[in-house]
Amino acid sequence: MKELFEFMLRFGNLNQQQMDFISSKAVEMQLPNNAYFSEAGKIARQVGFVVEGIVRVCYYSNKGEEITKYFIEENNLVVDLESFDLEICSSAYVQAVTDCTLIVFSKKDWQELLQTIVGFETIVHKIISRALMQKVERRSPLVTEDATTRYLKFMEIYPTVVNRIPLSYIASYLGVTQSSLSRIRKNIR
Amino acid sequence: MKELFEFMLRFGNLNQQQMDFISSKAVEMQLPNNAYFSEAGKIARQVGFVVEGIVRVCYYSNKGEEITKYFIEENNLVVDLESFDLEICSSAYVQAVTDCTLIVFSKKDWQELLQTIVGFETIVHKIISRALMQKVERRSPLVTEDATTRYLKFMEIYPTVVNRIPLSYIASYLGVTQSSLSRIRKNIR
DNA sequence: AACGCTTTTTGCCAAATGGCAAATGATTCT
DNA sequence: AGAATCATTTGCCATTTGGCAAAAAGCGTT
Repeated sequence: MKELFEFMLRFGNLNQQQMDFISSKAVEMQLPNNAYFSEAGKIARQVGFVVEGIVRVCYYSNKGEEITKYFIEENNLVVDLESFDLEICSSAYVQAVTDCTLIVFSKKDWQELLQTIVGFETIVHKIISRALMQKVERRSPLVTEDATTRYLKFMEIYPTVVNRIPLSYIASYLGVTQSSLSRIRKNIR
Repeated sequence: MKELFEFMLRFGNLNQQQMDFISSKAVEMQLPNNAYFSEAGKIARQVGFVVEGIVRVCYYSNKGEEITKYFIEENNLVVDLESFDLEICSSAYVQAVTDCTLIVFSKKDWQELLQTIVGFETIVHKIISRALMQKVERRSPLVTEDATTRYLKFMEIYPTVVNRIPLSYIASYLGVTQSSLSRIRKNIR
């Protein structure tokens, strides 16, 4: 829990009573490697916080290729926003790519927190906006570059991720085949 | 102004008095083709709403290539969020790519609106989250695909933009050279 | 150590895209 | 209309990347 509050307090203030209330709704959860946190075709009903491990959001193209939209590292919220907010079916999978420890809140509890704790909505919005901006900032530089540059930038953008997950996931994030990425890695060192 | 309120009311409620207050702070502004709304190296101090025209956000790579991060069409807010919120220098240019009509608010007025109008903060956050999600959704499918598919997807994603702006801007968004995009266009029809 | 399974690397060739420069087309200004 | 400027198209060739299949390496289990 400590990590969660350290994280939240960077975006606004919470007193002890408020934190206790949040704690009372929080559930710690182990998500083993490859397990899904939420799935395409279902409606997201949980908000999570990654305490330990890495999660990715991915989907499948019409050619059956697996495409990784982005990774979520330690100390970030994980929630399929569109599905969660609008209660529509998701088109993406949220999957653990290492063994993970999460703190999760049910939708009902989360909404209660939002309504009860003054300023919590603002904190959450700041967190979400920042995360979304970060996703845009991480994606945009990749489209224009060739595969090698994309990989180099990936290493800068996700330094804590590169060496903890299989090459195939990185390839599916960068839009490069595994083979090409393997060759690129070889050429770099 | 009508368009602005139609837009805002899709995200929450505002009574007449509140709308009048918003109107009192709004300034209509013409932004001719190619003019900048905000610039790299400066701090964004305005929030805009695109009434008519198309705006893009772009920056320059270390090789001097111009890279378009995204386009903003009619009936959307335009604001360099990171710079505006955190008061740090922006790294991007926000530029008109057609003649534009905007409604703008100064930072001071905007903050006054946020503090005074109950529920306005929530509306604004919803608008911004939606816009950011849209940017992510529009970008992700592009990385993985070949250039032709990217262009086809671009036409789906930005149907109202394709035929109103120069090919070079689209190329710089898709990460393709002008020449290649020109050939792609030829092959499609 | 040996086996099965998954991930990564490699080779070969084809296809896609970039770089550069010139040609063509469009637009604006005089 | 003609000149100047800018945007788009095209040709030619080099480079990058993909597709496919096989080999090698890594890992956990017995």
